[in-house]
Amino acid sequence: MGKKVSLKQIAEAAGVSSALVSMVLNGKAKQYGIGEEAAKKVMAIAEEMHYQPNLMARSLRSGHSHLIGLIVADIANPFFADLARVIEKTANERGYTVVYSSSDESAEQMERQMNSMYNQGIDGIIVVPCEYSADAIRDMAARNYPMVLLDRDLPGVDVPSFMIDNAAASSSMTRTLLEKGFRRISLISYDTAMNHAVERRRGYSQAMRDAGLLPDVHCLPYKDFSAEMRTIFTQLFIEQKRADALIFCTNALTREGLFILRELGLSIPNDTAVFGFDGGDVFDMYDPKISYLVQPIAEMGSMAANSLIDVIEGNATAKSVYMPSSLVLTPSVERNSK
Amino acid sequence: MGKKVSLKQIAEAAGVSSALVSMVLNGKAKQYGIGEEAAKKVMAIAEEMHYQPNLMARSLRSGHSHLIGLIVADIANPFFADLARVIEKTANERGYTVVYSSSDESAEQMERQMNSMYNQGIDGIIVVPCEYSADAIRDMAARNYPMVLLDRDLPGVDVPSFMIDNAAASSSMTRTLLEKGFRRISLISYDTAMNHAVERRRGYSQAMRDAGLLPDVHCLPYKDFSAEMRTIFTQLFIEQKRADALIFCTNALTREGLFILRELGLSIPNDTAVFGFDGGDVFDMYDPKISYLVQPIAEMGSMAANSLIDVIEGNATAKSVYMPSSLVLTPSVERNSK
DNA sequence: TTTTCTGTATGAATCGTTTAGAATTATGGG
DNA sequence: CCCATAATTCTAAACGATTCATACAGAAAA
Repeated sequence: MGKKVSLKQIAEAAGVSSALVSMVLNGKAKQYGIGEEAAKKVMAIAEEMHYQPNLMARSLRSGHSHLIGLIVADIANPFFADLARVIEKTANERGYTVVYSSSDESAEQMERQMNSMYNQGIDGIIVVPCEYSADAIRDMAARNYPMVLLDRDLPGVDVPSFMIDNAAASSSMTRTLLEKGFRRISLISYDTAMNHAVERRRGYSQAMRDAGLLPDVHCLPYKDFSAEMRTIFTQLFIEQKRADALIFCTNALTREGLFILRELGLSIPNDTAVFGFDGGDVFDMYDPKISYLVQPIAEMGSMAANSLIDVIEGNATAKSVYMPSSLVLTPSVERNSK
Repeated sequence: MGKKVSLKQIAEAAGVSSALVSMVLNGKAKQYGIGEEAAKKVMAIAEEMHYQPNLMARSLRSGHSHLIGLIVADIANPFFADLARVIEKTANERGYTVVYSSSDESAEQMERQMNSMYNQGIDGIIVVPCEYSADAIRDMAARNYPMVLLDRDLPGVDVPSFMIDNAAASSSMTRTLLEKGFRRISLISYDTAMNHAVERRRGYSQAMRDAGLLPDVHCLPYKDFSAEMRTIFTQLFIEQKRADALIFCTNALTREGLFILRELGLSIPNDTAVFGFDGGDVFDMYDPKISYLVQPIAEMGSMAANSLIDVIEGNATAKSVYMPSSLVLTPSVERNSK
């Protein structure tokens, strides 16, 4: 790779010191009282030689890189991809560049990635924490590394997070189904102790009990949950007619659920209503359109990015915020749509 | 942010020079003939002080960062998200970290991003070029910046690219439809001079002409093509019954097309067959499932990453490769599925 | 004793910037 | 003509890691 033009080369070409060149090119000519003439000359030569600063050297010296990191579970999940786009936009507006990475829900991988970002000189990170990652997060926080959490929180870990109130959200979804006349509502969740999942289960269970009904929660493994889901649906709808509505706790679960329901020849909403967390093309396109809870992706992303940058720049100390969520209702939760 | 532990601090703590510490921690103790005792002590202290190298300083000195950049059109598009995941995996296996960015199909933005990566000290980049970006790409290539193109190429620009043979692909899609008995096949494309789009149109037109039929190509704008597509479909299927099959040139077009066909009350494949470029959840979930052309994402991504890294490490000089594509056929292209 | 070698360890330069403080030059007043 | 003051510009020391050339023991050979 061809060598880049350095300050020193410009300095030589202009017959001045590299310090002066640095000052001029950083727009600090006034501040340092540099002569018009010299400044003009330096700028002309820099232009002509196509000078571009070496950001690594600059960061090394200045102590900040204007880079922020984003670690999500899976960048190929549309929910996170959309978040990433928003964060990138917000960060760019404030002069920062975003570097992202997918943790694949692995705490180990996440720890490596956080460390790598830290060592890379990235100014701070936005993290969607995964299971068992509390220790790693705490360690990073203990080093005073600027950090905010997104979409999920870690109870007992003192790092600000930006997310919806998951219990309230699932409770509201449940009540909506109840109001529409569904009584045998089952919740499909993951077998995880992550707080956002726990809260979603809790909100649902609470709402069911408040209505005098028994909660029915099913927890599936993270990977390869397809077979198990098929078994569950067979029980719920075919063998025992035990349910008339389903709430799915993530878009991946909803997606797989729809495939399996179709496979089993079950129709929505006649055999079962369907309500999911987070939207997606698939759900808008499905016939009938699927109802889902919408998280305020734009607000969550920009608030997380802005808060992180505020912390990095020492303007403020970030505080956790619960963002408002909303429901998109479709025929998939209408009782007598027949 | 708390200061990190530096080599010098370890050197002081161990009562040796920082040179020695560097050598030991890089596993070059043998090579430089360092005493067992000193090496042990340094390693112990480094461990104890939780030393982590400052990668920026290392890169500045060594001239390479072990970072590669990836610029795609839109990371929220599942096709690119999947590519990104594969590239990340391949790069990690070879000790590199990937930094990505979305160009939004804007040449200007892309140029800024390429420059930023170049200045960041990123060792090389994988780019999905967009319209009007040829000059910017040529400039970067002229600087000898390691670079490969992905998914699309730029005729007249001498940078290796990894992509399918788009003309052959669309020609094969067209022939498949012809064999199944469709005669009035229309192609829905973008209004762009990008080579991959041109090739897709060409392959289709060629196949039509070979069958003695007139090609019918419709080019839509990149953004907000919805209204125009509705108008076209109304003409094609309602006012004039002029078509019995559609080939969509990208997954975004297919997706929107499905929405509009449904809105217009047209059924697949009775009113029109549907064949798209690139898959997605939506298409597998649609009823009927939608046929599409599959690009070898895993091979394309890993080959691009590996080639780029080979160039960076001076092992080889990359050469363009046409990857094989395949078709997923479903009832959406079956004539008498009624 | 002097010379040569071996095994270890170090100093100093380097990558490209930034910036505090010193140095130079110019200006003008006395 | 000297000196204070201001107006410019420069020197040099960082930032943290790498690596070549060199230093300095002490042991072995002469």
